[in-house]
Amino acid sequence: MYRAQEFAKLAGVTVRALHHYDRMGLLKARRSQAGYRLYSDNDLARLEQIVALKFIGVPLKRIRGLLERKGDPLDGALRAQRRVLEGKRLLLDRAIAAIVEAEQTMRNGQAPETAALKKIIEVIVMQDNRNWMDQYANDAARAKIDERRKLWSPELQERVSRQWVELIAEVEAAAEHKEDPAGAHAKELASRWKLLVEEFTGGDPDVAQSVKNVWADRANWPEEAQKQAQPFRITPEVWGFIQKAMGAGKG
Amino acid sequence: MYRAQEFAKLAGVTVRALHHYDRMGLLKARRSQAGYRLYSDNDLARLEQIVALKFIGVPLKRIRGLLERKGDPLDGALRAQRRVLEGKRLLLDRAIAAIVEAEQTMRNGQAPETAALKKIIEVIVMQDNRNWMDQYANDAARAKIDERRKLWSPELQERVSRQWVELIAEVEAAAEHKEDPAGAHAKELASRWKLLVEEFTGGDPDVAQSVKNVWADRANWPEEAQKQAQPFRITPEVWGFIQKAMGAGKG
DNA sequence: CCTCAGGCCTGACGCTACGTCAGAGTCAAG
DNA sequence: CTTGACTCTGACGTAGCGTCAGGCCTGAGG
Repeated sequence: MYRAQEFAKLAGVTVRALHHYDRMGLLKARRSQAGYRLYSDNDLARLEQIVALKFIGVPLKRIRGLLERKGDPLDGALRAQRRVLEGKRLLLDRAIAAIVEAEQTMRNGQAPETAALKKIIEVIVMQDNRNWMDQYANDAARAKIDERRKLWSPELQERVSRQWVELIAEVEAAAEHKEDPAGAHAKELASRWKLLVEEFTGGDPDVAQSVKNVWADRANWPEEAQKQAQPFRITPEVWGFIQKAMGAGKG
Repeated sequence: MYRAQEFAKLAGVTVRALHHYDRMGLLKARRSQAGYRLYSDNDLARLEQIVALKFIGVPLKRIRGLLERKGDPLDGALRAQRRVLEGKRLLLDRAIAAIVEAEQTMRNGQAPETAALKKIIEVIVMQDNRNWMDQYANDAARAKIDERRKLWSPELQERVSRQWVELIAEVEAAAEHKEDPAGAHAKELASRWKLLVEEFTGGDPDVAQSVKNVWADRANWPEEAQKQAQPFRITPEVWGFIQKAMGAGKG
């Protein structure tokens, strides 16, 4: 039986954190007659698991669910969490790259401050155009896509990118208004979608399949993982609608 | 003159964000007779700067300060922010590495769940021992330190690491209790500090100087950057105290 | 002139994982 | 019995908005 401070030191957390976990039901303590929290070695084991999951960025509510084994398998959680972290890392790398560019701009130019800030914007937009779809493909497919995209002019890239954004917005609207996925408008959207995928993947069926797999997989991520992830461009609703529209178009 | 929604789309933010910036005085809008917010092209330029700085993770309050040029030079802010982000990236990488190890443990073992979580803890602790000081050294010094540390047994590493932690805690306490930096206790702390630095750097003065530079530099970071950074192990107070103690010991 | 959709406003609460008081009780040692 | 170290329970603060709720404004069509 440990008291709060002693126990907290054992696991490298603060007493206040223990209070927090206690109140939210993540790690409940026994109490002494005076109301002091008392912790056992079993509690220590649990706390260490909590710390481990917290370290990799799993939200406390989800940790509670995981540790209570309500059908939430750990391996899936780890995979999802890894994807979340990799998404964050991508953003971090972009931000750092943008800073580096801005710093160089400041060293070179003589109208430094505003120019440097503009440079950051520029880098963001550029990276966004260059990478905005990469997260949906696996390594092999990404390589092929990159290869292919080298052949495109910046203007073409820009145009295709904008077409995607518009199309996705339209599909989103259609899904939200509960349009008929077998209707004429849906069919038109589906065919535009197919065309863009072909253009994007160069008609390579392997690449197309890879992109499709990742989209479908991502649509099935647990909601909590999605919330932590970067802003979605292709939501499950969009994906579901377009799948139905394609199926309806074919069948 | 743009109204809220239109203006927000121009810069890729939400109307709610504009409200927020308005209220906190970061981007104040003119108002129509009906009380509607009205934005100009000048406002757009400012908003774009805000977005740029926000993208690289600068807190809004600091952005306000930077844009009002109260003696806050942009280049320093960029450097500081880059360090902050690099710190975060280090943590992210460690977390991802921990997940990868845990996943492998799950695939290999047959008592998977608890074993996997233990593995995460293990990786954390190991990385912490291996890296806990690396952040304070530059690349060249880091290489030398790494080289040298390969010669150490894990037990020795563990022992040295623990000695550092203890010593820093003692110095922190001494600084907090405002002990005399020229007193006997302070001198003893200073000599222990010197010994550990020598042990750690292998007596190489270049490495020692590099480590010292980084510590001193970091102690001078703006408070806001420090808050964003990882938990400090060597605080400015600790650093200041030990510097005084060493100076007092010599002079 | 009226209406109705869509845009706009101002509160005000919610979210994450605790930090940080404030006021008050508990425990062990001297 | 005092003192110092520890503990407890509220309750507010943090960053950057998201998300209602309740109500006003505007502009196109009838």
